[in-house]
Amino acid sequence: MQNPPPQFNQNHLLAALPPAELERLKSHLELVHMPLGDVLCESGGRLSYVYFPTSAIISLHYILENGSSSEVAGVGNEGMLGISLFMGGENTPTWATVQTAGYCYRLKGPLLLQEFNQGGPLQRVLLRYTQALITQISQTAVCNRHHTIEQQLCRWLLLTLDRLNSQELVMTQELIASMLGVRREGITEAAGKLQQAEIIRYRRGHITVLNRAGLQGHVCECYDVVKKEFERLFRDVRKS
Amino acid sequence: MQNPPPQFNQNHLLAALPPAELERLKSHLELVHMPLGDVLCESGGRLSYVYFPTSAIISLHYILENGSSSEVAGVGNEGMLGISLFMGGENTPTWATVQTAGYCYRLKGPLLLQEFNQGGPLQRVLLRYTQALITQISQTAVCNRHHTIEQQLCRWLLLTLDRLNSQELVMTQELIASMLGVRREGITEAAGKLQQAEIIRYRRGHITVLNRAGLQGHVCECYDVVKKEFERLFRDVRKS
DNA sequence: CGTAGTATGTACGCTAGCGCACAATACGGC
DNA sequence: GCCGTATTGTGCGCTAGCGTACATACTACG
Repeated sequence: MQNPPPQFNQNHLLAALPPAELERLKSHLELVHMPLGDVLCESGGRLSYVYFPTSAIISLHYILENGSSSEVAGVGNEGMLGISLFMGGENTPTWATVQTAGYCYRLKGPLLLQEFNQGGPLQRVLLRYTQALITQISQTAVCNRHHTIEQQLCRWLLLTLDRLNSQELVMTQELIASMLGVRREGITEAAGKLQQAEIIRYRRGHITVLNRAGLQGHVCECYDVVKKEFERLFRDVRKS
Repeated sequence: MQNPPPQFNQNHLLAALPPAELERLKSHLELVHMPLGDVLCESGGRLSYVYFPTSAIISLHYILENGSSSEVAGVGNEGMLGISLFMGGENTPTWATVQTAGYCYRLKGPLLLQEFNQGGPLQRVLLRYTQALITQISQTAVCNRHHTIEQQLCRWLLLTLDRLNSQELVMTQELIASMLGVRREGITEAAGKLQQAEIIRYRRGHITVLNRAGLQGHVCECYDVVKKEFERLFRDVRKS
């Protein structure tokens, strides 16, 4: 049922470390499976570990007083959960829940902090990632303001697709709606259009992308901005 | 016309540094006046300096392909402009323009980077600020999705007010609209309501806040979240 | 193989905010 | 003191998305 066991380098941040650095960390990196819906961190809660996803996807989101919610960013194999541990605040008002079940490597918080404070390549990688995350959150803010549900759905699907090896996401419309902070019916409608255009097919919690280029034709610019910024920052990190 | 000359400690980040550290930087900190509308950084552009506002306010915003725009965060005397210089990306897709004329201290980019890489108190302060900025951007994203123009206007006014000494903002409705990413008429309407409630008064580009508590009665929770997070992060930084 | 429960489809009235057009006002410069 | 321009006020019709309600259909599990 599960895919083959994950490798360290399936996480882009770990993969970006110099071999010697990674080698040093390996004995502390613990592989864990994260079930769908698991809450890793509530608003203001403290993380004991930082997580480097390989196949799992974690959603960073807010829950408002009136109960409505919105994702501000996702974290997959391109990133990590737990930046507040080295940024100094120890926690954030954000929730973190598992949006797609899968594996992560985790590292004890104090250990990460110690490594970060050495100021070596790990610090450089983590700070770059943090900047990329800021771009992602910013773009979410703008997208929320200016783009249609259909465009946002395409953005979200593409970003999620990029974090998976497969073309199929296990994901109900209800869940997508709560990520985007819109009504479930809004997703039904937008997804219906995409299905009619034979871009996706779905059945009860399984969405299959038939035509990735089609999604890119319906998406807003926000997807590209985020994508290119991640590429730029990690192209550079290898150089430096 | 201008207020008395700014002190270093009018910027909260500079004020949070240990005296010895600040003393060392002082000779490199250059006081500059920033006129309204000045563009400090375009999307992808590189900053030569980082800026620590004392009385100026800088807006971080995006401009979309279709010309519409949105602020993702503001930077006043509580913060700094130019985090990408030490985060490692050197630039961002964000624009930075002067939203309220006033003074900043600026520091040459390479010099800041050198200081940052010492790993001392300056690094700690800047990383904390970056985390607070992430919270601000995230909250903007959520607020854009879920709250009314009136609520957002109140949030924006309160945040701006906190960065000024005065109760009067020099600011057209057109400009506020482009910050929030809404129509100018939307601001006219929301501001009209606040004026009727005698919470604000305005005349051609000058908004005077008559009743701050009134604003707090109309604002959404987002203001408090951002405010408290800044307080928390800087309470801690003094301790550590 | 049947059924309970979850997931999706659809419909309808409602509201916030948009886009546009144009009127009315106030300020700054001469 | 007057005029031109920038700013604000107002009034449409329009659309996207909301809230609600309920119908349908899948699939997992007994």
